[in-house]
Amino acid sequence: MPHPTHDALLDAGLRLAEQHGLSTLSVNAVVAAAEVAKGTFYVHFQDRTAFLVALHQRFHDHLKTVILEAIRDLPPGRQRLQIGTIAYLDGCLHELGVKAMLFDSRGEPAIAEQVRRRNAEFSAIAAADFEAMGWDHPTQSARLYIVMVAEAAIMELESGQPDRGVRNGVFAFLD
Amino acid sequence: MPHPTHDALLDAGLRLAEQHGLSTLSVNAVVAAAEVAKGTFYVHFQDRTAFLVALHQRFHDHLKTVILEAIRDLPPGRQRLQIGTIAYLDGCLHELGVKAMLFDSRGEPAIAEQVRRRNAEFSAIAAADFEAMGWDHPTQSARLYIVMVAEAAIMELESGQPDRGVRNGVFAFLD
DNA sequence: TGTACATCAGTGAACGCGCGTTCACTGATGTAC
DNA sequence: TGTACATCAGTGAACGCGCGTTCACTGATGTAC
Repeated sequence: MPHPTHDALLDAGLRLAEQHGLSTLSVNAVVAAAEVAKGTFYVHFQDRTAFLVALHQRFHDHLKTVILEAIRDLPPGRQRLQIGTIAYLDGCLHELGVKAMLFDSRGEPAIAEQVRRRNAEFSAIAAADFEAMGWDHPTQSARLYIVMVAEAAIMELESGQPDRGVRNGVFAFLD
Repeated sequence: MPHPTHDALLDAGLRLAEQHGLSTLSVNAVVAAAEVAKGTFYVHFQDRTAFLVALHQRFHDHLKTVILEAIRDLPPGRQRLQIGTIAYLDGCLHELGVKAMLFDSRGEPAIAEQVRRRNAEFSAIAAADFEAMGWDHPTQSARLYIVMVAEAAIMELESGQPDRGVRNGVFAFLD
């Protein structure tokens, strides 16, 4: 069950991550931004690590939903991969804290494992597409492709809108 | 001019980064590992940030040398790109702290800018190759390719030796 | 050769600081009778 | 309707801790005379 203060803390965390990255995301900063007392943080989260994990979870769950929605009913293959990629990139343009979640997160031991699992999930989906496309090393290619698309998301962030050069740059690797 | 204690501190830093990542790379840990007094650290480095930058610089300079050596006299194109890639992956297998430098480093504000520049350097080289190969978006493709190869380096670290599946997985994107 | 001084890497105790975390307490809301 | 009690999100001062950094000092080495 969602709780307003719980969500307010996550919202504040995401806003701060968007602006300053994960490394400055202290409990102090979060409670200040959410305008609650420090103790309130621990009413809703066991510790800082649990908060970071929840933040990442929320981010990932949303993207995953968007992608699965987009590729629903499509058979594995190049088209599904491209549509999933577009959904992912569009989704990133509409989310806060993308850079923090995709990059800074790797250096945070607290959520490094979560990130590994997230990438594995997306890789597993993409692997089916590479397999259907007849590639020789679908597992490896999928994992490499996923990080490429994550980088593409970062590149698009710089202008804040879909970037034809970036997207065609990604798809060129599939030909 | 190299100084033994200066190098000992960097060596210790690299060893620690290899084992535990950048986030636990405190001045305390470094001086303990190098078996010098805490004050000695500040004889050789202005502050922790300067140390991290020096660590990254050393890592990058070595890899860059190896790559430039390997592709010397080759004209831009697919072959040069592949040979440079192999040199990079082989180089990573022989360096310490690869994972720390390629991944954790993004979350460390201190060296994030340095990482940006390193990737830009490698991207510029690779862009000439994509250009020569006649790709439509050489700049974007190069940047995407660079992060893909960095991920491939991490994948190879898991087994500690060249991985045919990984390397062919990378090259498959060039066909 | 011996003495005085300069240099400078190295030392480690001490410092202030911000962090994550705790906990006794408050106060609003709901429930029992 | 009024009173007593339970619940629980919220509070914020206080805590210990490890961090990065400082600085007066040491001691070995080199130089001058």
